[in-house]
Amino acid sequence: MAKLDFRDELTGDEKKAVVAASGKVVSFRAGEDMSLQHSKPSHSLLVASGIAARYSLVESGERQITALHILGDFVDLHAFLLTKLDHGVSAMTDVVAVQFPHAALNQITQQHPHLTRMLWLSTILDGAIHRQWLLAMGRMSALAHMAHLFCEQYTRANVVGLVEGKSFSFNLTQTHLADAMGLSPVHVNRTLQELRRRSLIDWEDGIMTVLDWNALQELGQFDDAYLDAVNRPR
Amino acid sequence: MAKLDFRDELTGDEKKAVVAASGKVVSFRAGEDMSLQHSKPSHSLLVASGIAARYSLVESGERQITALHILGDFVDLHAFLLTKLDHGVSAMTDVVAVQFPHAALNQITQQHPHLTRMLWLSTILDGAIHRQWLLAMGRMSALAHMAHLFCEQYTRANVVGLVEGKSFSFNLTQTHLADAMGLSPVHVNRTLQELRRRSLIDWEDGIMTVLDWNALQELGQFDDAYLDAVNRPR
DNA sequence: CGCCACTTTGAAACAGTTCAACGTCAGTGG
DNA sequence: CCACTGACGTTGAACTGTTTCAAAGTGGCG
Repeated sequence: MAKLDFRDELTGDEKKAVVAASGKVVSFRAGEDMSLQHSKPSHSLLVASGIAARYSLVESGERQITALHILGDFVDLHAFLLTKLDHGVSAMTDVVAVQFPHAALNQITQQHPHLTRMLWLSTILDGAIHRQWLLAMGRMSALAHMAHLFCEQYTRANVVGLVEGKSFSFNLTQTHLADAMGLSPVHVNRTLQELRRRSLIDWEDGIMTVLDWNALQELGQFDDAYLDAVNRPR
Repeated sequence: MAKLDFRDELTGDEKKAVVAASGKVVSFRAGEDMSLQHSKPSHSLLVASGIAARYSLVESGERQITALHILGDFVDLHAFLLTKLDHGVSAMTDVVAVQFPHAALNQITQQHPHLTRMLWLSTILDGAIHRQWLLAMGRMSALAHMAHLFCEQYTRANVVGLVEGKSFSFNLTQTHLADAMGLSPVHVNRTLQELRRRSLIDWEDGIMTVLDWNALQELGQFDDAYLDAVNRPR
């Protein structure tokens, strides 16, 4: 709720509508599928804890992760208007999520224009993140790409209060990271070593620590403007 | 209007609201910027003819195109809810576009829930296309990526009736294509030659002709489901 | 203890880049 | 009417970032 409230305050009525629209709380084990590609889920999932990923597969069996989601993110809000989900959703870590039945979301769009815009905004921000990933994959070296990704994850974790000191929980495997960046696990390993060698980050036991934010930001050409973390009327 | 109407029919009232929301018609020369990154436009642009691209720049000056837009596409509808545009918009060819003032779009969200959902859907489809591009960039060879891109462009052109026979207007330079695919112009040239050598496509004078759709689709692992070209209540 | 998932390492191979040159064609101006 | 220019496409050769393959190291857990 704090997250939804973040970019423009919701009225009491709107908050009640959100709570009323929420359904069951569901848990997933690390590695478990949360939604299947080409399915038509009857609800969308809001992450309450853990890390979830959207992914697609290629014929050879390789996987591309197209988004990572943490506390407060709707993983597949867009499924509400789509005929079929265009990607799978998988739990990277153990995940707890809240279901929002599509009928209830539809109800919100009928009755709460401002709240609807805020939900719409959340899918628009997903799009902005996709574009940043495209830029990083297409025109950045593996090293810069990784720096950018870590800056993004740090910033997003920070928005929802998941950063403590300079650290946040980032409990993925290097193979997951490879799938997110479109690289091989081997090269991810070597790139990671380079970031560690330069003392930009530390990543142990699922805890990512940013040792030198300025250097990391510069290396990854990271500008947080696209995350639009600004509170204003919308 | 036909495009907006395509995935779920609009009522007469809704169509009137769209027409009422439209503003000036504006023209751009090939190469001209239509919107600047980091600006806050007061209106969004709907393409009426030509090809527009969203792009971002990297420090070295290289460009990544993150989306291509043709007739019926909103290029930057999302700008309506964002504080700043996270990308630039450039005219690839001569472009004619219609402005939709953000105040008018806001008005639509207040009064027309169903129409709002249809506009929301159009930004969601942009997201689905972004994800497909991520998959292609991350996990496909240049050849498969290019095949995929051409399948997508063909299908989207077809939806808005821009395909004649097996051909559609695709008046970009190879350098534009390189910017869209995250490759060097030289490699785009060679990849293109390979597609021509295999007689999958022909591309001359800005006209793209798909000579062997099945082979192209298979090579690019293209499945049009993500474009969600289905008419149903939403 | 042994297994399994994950990380790390080395060496060879490769897809795609870079650089530099040349070709082609349309537009422009003398 | 021709020479000049500039944008775009094509080619060749050397180079490099990343992949692939294979093996070994590490650590948690039943």
